[in-house]
Amino acid sequence: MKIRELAEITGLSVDTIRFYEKRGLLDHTHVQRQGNNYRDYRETAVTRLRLIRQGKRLGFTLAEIQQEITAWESDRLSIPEKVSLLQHKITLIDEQVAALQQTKAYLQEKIDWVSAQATETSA
Amino acid sequence: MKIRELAEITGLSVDTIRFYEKRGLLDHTHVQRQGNNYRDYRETAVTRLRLIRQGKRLGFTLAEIQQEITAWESDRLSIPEKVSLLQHKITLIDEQVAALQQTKAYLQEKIDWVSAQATETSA
DNA sequence: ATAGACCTTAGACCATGCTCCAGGGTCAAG
DNA sequence: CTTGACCCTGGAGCATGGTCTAAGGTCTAT
Repeated sequence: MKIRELAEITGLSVDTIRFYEKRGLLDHTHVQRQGNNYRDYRETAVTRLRLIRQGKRLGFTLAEIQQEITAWESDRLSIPEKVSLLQHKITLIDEQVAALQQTKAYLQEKIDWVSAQATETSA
Repeated sequence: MKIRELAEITGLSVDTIRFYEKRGLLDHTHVQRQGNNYRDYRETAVTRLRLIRQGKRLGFTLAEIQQEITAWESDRLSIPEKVSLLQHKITLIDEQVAALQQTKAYLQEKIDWVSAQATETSA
């Protein structure tokens, strides 16, 4: 598929996709060149871009994401190492969820407090 | 308290605190000036900085955080409006938690998959 | 064969959020 | 009365992550 289609599928801009490629986040396994020099994306590009988005959601920078992917694909990792790496990511998620829940509790308290004010005022 | 102490309490850098003040995220209700022109922070500054950090965690920009705070303190909001505003933030949190859980599920699946490979290899 | 939509590149430009620096003042200890 | 640790200001500089532009090539339909 061409770049515009990929952009539409992923919700990223055409510029962003090219930018990611410049940064080495997409390579020949995701893009080939057609005879006219147009980029031709495989399905793997969609997967990769989704992965990048998930990484960003976890708060990683593009550099960090790239590093993680490189490590992952390097074949220098044993299966237990890979599992441990993934488990660490899960831990990160759990921490973030916990932090969000804390903020949620804080907001809930604030709602209660504001609502209580309403009752006072009307009394 | 002086700026260094506030920095230590909040975990922010001295520069960052001054930067937030420049941006209008701290005002006279949080900082006063001593005779020597040193900033003198009240406890409210700690609260405010924590609020800013929570806002950032939810993905708001400093500009957005400032806008929210301004609106909140403007007295232009009725109590039901305030409650609704807070509830909206809770919704945002729930969405983010859901997204994180999805990523977690994805990682869990990947762990299972990688582990299965281990069994195959040894078989 | 011309319009309009798409593609290419290199590189400039931008917003955000700090971070650092120069040049200078304050303060407490010895 | 100097030293060292802290404080001030204004503004420059920086990393990140895009976003946009110029100048040009390609493709499709009419």
